[in-house]
Parts: sequence; structure tokens; C-alpha cells
Amino acid sequence: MKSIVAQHLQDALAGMPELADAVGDLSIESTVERTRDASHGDFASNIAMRLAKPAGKNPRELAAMFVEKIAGSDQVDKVDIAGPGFINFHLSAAAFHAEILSILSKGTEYGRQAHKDKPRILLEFVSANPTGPLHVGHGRHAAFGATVGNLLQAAGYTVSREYYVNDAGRQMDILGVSVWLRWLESKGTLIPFPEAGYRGDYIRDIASEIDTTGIEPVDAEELLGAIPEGDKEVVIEALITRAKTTLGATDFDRIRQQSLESIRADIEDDLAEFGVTFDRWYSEQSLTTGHRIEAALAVLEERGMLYKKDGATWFRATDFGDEKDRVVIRENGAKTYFASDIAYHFDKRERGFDLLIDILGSDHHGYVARVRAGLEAMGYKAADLEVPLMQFVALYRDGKKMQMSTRSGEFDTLRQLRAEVGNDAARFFYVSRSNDQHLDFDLDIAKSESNDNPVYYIQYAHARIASVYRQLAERSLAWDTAQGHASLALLTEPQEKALATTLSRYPEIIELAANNRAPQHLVHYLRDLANDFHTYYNAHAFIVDDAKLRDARLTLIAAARTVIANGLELLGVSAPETM
RNA sequence: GCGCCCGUAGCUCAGUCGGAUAGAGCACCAGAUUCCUAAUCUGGGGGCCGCAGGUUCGAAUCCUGCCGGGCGCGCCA
Repeated sequence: MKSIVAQHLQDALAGMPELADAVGDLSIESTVERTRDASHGDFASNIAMRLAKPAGKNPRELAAMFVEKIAGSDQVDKVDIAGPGFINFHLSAAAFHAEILSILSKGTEYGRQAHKDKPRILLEFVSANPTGPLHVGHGRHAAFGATVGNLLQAAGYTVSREYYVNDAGRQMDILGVSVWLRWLESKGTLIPFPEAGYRGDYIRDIASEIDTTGIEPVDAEELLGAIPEGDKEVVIEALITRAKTTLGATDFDRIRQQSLESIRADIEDDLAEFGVTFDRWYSEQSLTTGHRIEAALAVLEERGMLYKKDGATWFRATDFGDEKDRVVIRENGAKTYFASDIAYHFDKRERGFDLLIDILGSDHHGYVARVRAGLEAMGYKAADLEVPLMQFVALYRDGKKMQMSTRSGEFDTLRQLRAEVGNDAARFFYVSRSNDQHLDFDLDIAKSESNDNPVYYIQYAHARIASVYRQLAERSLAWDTAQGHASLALLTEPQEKALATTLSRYPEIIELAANNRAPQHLVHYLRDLANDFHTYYNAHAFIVDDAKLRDARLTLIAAARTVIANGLELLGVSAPETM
């Protein structure tokens, strides 16, 4: 709808060639915005103020020139000048009627934009280490990433969702040892469990489920003798070494791989139940086995971006704005995690993605500069990597902040949260705040099935509309859609105008939310829309005796139902027919 | 110490490339249902947009400094 106004301005400009230089590359559409106050019309353009300086004229004078040139049309009732030089557009009722019919004819496609070839987007999110179940913080990443992905797709982009599985390195050894020790425990070999091991109950479950054919228990005293006194890191290191020698590399690897796959699969199930799915689970191990790390380092070497110092191989990250150079191959010959990450991001670009979006926890922000430096060093643009950082989640119960450490025994997994508040409320609350704001997740509000729960407020609007059509059938009436479409001019109540206006904003909200990777815009919009509907519902009966008016009102609320359903779909929240 | 993020109503937060009188929910106060779901609606009070400068026709928004909070500064992952 915004484009109607932009087009009128564009046409007017065509008749004022003397302004061409002043306009330059200014996007006309960017000057157009919704008015905050209905007395200012439907849309306002600040183009006269924007052009004032380059054109050397005062804003109101320029605005008058525009108004003079803006052609009349059946979509615009009135154009006037207000304040310091705003050009206000009052659109015609016919323009809103056309929009309502467009909503109904497009249905689930309403708000979706035409396909865009570029950029092809790779969206990586969650990527939690496969060492245990997802916690409530990961839930925010999952809901946010999934919704941003939906929004980008709705905005016309091709989006591929990826979960990077950190299935290599020392933490996998620690996982393997943890499972092995719990398995030994179940066979009667009791030793103190290492402090640095993974202590959750799920480790015992894995130990009881995996295939341990051919693996022999070890004597407790013998094992204890191999454990040095001291630091927890020293202890766990000794146990890893011991596990590898006792079991042999093959059997230890068998335990390790089964353990990580068990956890990874559990995470995948958890997310799927949450409505969050990925196009690919990208294994870090595959970078090694596929020699992708060597390939990426070779590219850097070729470009002169690596050097040797103190027996290690360093990447010249400072050449690209990082604070210090970074080691990619350690003195002991092992490649660093950073080397894997360079290889992974290089691989993303090699697979043809133009824009890489990594959703990371804010505690990883120090990592962004070096990964971006890596991409730049390989010849890509810094802007091709975008990293929205997620701030932390705090759970509140009875107005008090909950402790979320595993040890405290209070709940902290995503599964427990979903079980307590439900998927709809969880998805909704997680994306209701900007990613760079800390999220205070109030369990009591999310659970409440009444009053102040915004999820139900929106869902209730949808259910109420569905209920109107059920009531219609009960009264043996039918919605004559053709007559409704033809009778929209009868909708003259202020609540009807307000609802139609809000409905017409939906495509703009999708674009805004997608472009800013900001799902909260959609959340706030849906609340506004539900509010407009509830207000209308309370002010006027829809099922009235006048058939034409009734059909027109049923047409309007059908459009509202469509937009609410479309918006909730993007959020991953259900749109119930009854509540 | 250095770097990144945040600071808006009592509380939780929106605020679009700088735009008109800074918005919403909760809480608080006063009302609305013989009628399609009251999980609803209507009205009301409540603001030094952390502080101080600067940029300009115009600043919550951009720049600088300061104050307060979070996070990060490994040949860990």
C-alpha cells in the first residue's frame, strides 16, 4: 500500500526535472511512512524536508510544489501539507477495500514478497555443543533463529538453516570418558566421579543404552591408581589418557561417537518438537575428514596471511581489524577451534551462499572480529557475515529470579520449559524482545491461561473470529462472499477503518522485521491487530440483520483472521479455532 | 585497563535512514455483558528517554565525554 503513495510522488517528480539533482539516489519509498495520528491522514512523506537543503528551497515551499504536481486518483482522496513540511496522504476507502480483497485472494501468501535471487542466505543458529541437553538459553536462540528464517523467507530470500555440530576436540573426549565411567559404575567399578566430567543423569542413560559389546570392566583400585591428585583439569586429562589406553583407540572412539550421536539426536528431537528444524547438521569432524581445514589454510597461506612464530602458525588477523593475530596451528601440531571455524565459514561461501548470518550468544562477541577477518583474508567482504548476538535469558517464578545452574536442581532445560509453559507461549516469549536485550522470562505470565498473557490475547482474537462463523451456521445463515466483497463501502465505523488500516500494514511489518532481523516487530504488530479486532468485536455485532452489512463485516474479519494466522505461522505459534 | 552491548512510565519493554503531542502491556483507579466466547472492551492518572556537551530546520535516535549494568579479552572449545 505504501507503494501507492511512493508512486504518486514519483510521478510528481517526473514533472519537476529541476529537482532531479537534489533527489540524487534518494529512495522515494524511504520518505514515506505511516502517520501516527489519523488526523494526519494515512501516510506522510518527509521528502520536502529531505530535499530542502540540496534543492536550496524551504520545505513548505517544496511541499507545495509537490502537492501542485500530485495527480488525483481514485486511490487518494486528499493530499495536504502540515507541520514543518510533511506531505500527508489521505487514501480513499476504495484503496483499503482493494487491500482487503487482496488479503483474501492471496490467503496464506499475503505478506509474502516476490522471490529474490540474491543474496542467498545461510542462517546458522543454536549450534550448541553436543555434550548435553539444550537449556533455556538455547531455546531463545532456536525460537529467534527459526523466526528470523521464516521472516527472511517471507521477504523473498532463499534461506538455508544450519546447525554446526561441535563434535571434535577435547570436550568429546570428556564426554566419552564421562559415559565410560558411568558405564563402569553400572558394572560395579565405583570411583569418585571427576569434577570436570559431565555429571548430568543423561550420561547414565547413554551409558546404559550404547553398544558396549566386547568392552571389559576395569578394577576400581587399578583405575584409581592411575588418577593423579590435584587440579580437576589434570584429573580429567589423566582419565582420558587412561581410557584411550585401556579401551584402545577404536573402542574409545566407539563410545564417544555413540554418546555424541545420542545427544545430537536428542537435541534434534527436542528442537523438532519445538517446531525448529534445520536443512543441515554440519559436523565439525567432517571438516577434518574432508580436509577442509587444510584447504582453507592453504588459501590463507597462498595469500600470505599466515606466518610461523614460537613453533605455531599464526593468522594475520590484525590486518583486518582484529585485536591480535590468532593461532591456527598450535606448537604441538593440533589445529585450533578457530581454524575449524575459518574452514567452516569458507565452506559456507564456497557452497554459494552470499550472506552468512550466525546467531551467537553475546558471550561469543569477541569471536566475531576474527571470523570476519578470516573471511576478509580469503577475499570476501566483511559485510557478508552478519552476527546478531543474543543476550541472556533469566527465568522468573513468583517474581523471583531462578538460579539456573544444573547443580541447583532447579529446572534449566528447554524441554522442561516447554513442558511447563507450552510451545506456543515459549516461542512467543522468546522472540518478544530484541536480541540485544536481556530477556526476563516470567513463567507465571507465560503459563497463565487468562488475563495478561499476550499469546492467548492474540490467539483468542483468531478463535473468536472462527467462532463468529460457527455462530453464523448455527443461525442458519451463510456468508455471501460476493455480496460481502461488493459491500465493503458500508464499513464506515471508526473501528472498521482502524482494523482495515492495521491489516494493510502487515506487508510493511514483514519487511521491517525481516530487514532488521527483529521478530519483535511482528509480535507487537499482532498485539495491535488483535486489539483492533477485540475493540471492533465489542463495539459492533457482525451478525446483523442487514445482509449486505453482515457480509461486508464478515469479509473484513475474514481478512483479519488470515493476517493473524499468517503472522502466528511465522512465529511458529498455533492459530486455534477454539479456545 | 581495552573492546562490544544495554540504560525510555512503579515493573517488563517497543520506538522504522533523525520527523509532528515519546508508545504498549502489567500494576493502580473508575466503568461496560438481556447481544457473535468477559482469555474481551472503554476511560483515567503516571516520563529529566542515565548525565553533560555537540551536530541541525528538527535528536530517545547521530558524534564526544562521563555514570551505571552485562559480556568478552587463551597455542580452550
